[in-house]
Amino acid sequence: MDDLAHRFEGESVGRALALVGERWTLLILREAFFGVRRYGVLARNLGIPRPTLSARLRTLVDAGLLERVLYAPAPDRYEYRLTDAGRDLFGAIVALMRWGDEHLAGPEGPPIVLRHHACGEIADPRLTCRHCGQEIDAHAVTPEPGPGFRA
Amino acid sequence: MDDLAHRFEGESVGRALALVGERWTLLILREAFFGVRRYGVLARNLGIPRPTLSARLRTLVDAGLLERVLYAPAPDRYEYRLTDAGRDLFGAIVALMRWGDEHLAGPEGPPIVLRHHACGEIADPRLTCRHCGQEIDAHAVTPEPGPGFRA
DNA sequence: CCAGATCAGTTCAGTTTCTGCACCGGTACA
DNA sequence: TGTACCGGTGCAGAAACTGAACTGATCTGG
Repeated sequence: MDDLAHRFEGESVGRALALVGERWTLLILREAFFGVRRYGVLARNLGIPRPTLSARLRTLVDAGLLERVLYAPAPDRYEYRLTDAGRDLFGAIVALMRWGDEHLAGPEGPPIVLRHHACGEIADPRLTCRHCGQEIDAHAVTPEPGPGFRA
Repeated sequence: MDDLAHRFEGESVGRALALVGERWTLLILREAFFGVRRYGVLARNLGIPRPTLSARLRTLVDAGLLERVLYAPAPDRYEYRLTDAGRDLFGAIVALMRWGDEHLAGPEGPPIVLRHHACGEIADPRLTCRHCGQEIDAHAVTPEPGPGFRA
């Protein structure tokens, strides 16, 4: 079992977690999901040191999650927009948000909720299986080697 | 909109992301989900520096995601087990795994897959809404202030 | 009875990374 | 002419990370 887990190393998940496990990265992406695109607004909202923000934005652009877009010329002004790859991370961030709301929130409840267009309700997200529609949690599933498994 | 996002600061999500955004944290939890409990095995599987591992385990225990359990006396030997709160993070990690498989994996496909007990298939996870069952993604949802919103 | 192996950690010194703060260059506005 | 805006950089000190060796207590094989 631990040998199985061990093969993950350096693989897709490892790389995903290496990207995402960089303190400010997910916070920046969260802002992006809420529509923030500008350097200055990111710096102000997050309270992140500006050189750190510059560094993170660069790695996110290099990784293809954000793109740096000229939005005004002379002097050239750039903003940062989510790419499709970046937008696909939304689910993971929402899952994290939900966990935080459940386990770390104050008594008042979550500071922000998500209105779901499909039903008009406040979204109550859970992970389900596309095949059977049943929930996926730690007990409902067993890991096994996939096609990209290396011996 | 950016003001809305801004209130998140220091809130549940912020804290969740601060915890999780610590390079090795999610990797350690991933191992834990696959059944790894021992210090030595974690160190070997992840290739994490041992002092770093010690530090991370301590913060995870302090945060209530793992518990340090005596499994053999004289000399006292401890292992690390997921708490319920830790187990609840499984969904978020799976979502991240899936994103990594989709955007960062090699051509062979994911190195590890999850067999879903409910249907016997390889789990194909997606985020859905408990109210309507429809998918939740960046386009399907709009953030708004929740009960814990602070002015 | 002794040499190794196990195992959860710690110590230490060196390197990398982060942080805070000031600052730049170019423009628009008053 | 002075100030505010805006994306971004430079620098020095603080904090975190890293690798390699080491600890202390026990068990195992010869």
